[in-house]
Amino acid sequence: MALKHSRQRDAVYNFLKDRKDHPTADTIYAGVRDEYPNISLGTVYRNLMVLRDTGKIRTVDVGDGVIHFDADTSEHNHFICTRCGRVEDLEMESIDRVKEIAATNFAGKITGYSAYFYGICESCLTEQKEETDRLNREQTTG
Amino acid sequence: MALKHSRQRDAVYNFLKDRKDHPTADTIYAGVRDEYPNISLGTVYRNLMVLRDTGKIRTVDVGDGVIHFDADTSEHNHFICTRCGRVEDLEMESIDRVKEIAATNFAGKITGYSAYFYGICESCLTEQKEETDRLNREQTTG
DNA sequence: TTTAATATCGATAACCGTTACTGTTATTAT
DNA sequence: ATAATAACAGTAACGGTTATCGATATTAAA
Repeated sequence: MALKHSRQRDAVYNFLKDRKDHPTADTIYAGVRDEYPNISLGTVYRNLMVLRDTGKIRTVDVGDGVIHFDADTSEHNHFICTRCGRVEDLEMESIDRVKEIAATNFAGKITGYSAYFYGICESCLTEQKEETDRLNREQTTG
Repeated sequence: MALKHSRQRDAVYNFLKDRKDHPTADTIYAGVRDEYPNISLGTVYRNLMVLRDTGKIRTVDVGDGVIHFDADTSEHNHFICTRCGRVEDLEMESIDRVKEIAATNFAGKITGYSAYFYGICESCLTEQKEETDRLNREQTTG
């Protein structure tokens, strides 16, 4: 089953490769339809899996029940905002140190890991602050 | 919607509370049916979610497409064997250190994290070794 | 440059874990 | 005891993902 070239697969990859958010299959499907209006959702899924299996992209499971996709296959972690659901890259120094720490006192062999950090993203923090300020103003003036 | 006591909910929790593997709803359903043959899968799911929402148990998403459940709500990480799918607890010293490292250079607010370590578990390592030894024997004697 | 082989396509049905609905039963408070 | 209602068993619906199928496009060979 040697791979053949396909324009649709290129389109899926090209859509993903410049993105820093981590879209789901649905978003990718909608995006690629701009260029290929007749592409089917199944084709998008199939090619995403092929791209993953060939190491071109990676899947990111953030625990919200849907698969996210990421063209950045380098070793990095993710941050998930519990307020807006946004998934951001999280650059982290001494990423190898974590593996070392985990390997201590473990009898098996650790080949990789993925960490998901949860919290409130910068823009949601700003929104929250603005909301608080507004309520404070209303309370003092009203 | 004040909670009422239910024997089925107790049974679900009791099944889970002494386990160190991290069973899925299916396994829990099968297990509880020993005691309550007429319990329905929906009841199991409903009570698992109630138990989670009340902080009695936690859900563990290891990326295999199904939800795992864990009665150990303390802060700890998990190891997933990529060979047999087993999910084990992974005790890890300086677990807070990881959060500190991640918080560096991040503008948002990190409230928690979960890390999943992948590799080959101890028993699979043993099996692999036995398999290798067997093949070596066959090669030298055949 | 035809021809043959087959990977990929679009369309859609099937799959499967999970959730929601419904009439009935069990638990709790009065 | 009785009333109020949370939880139940059973089952249908839901939604993301995967598999199937005949048609089409890509690649290699003639």
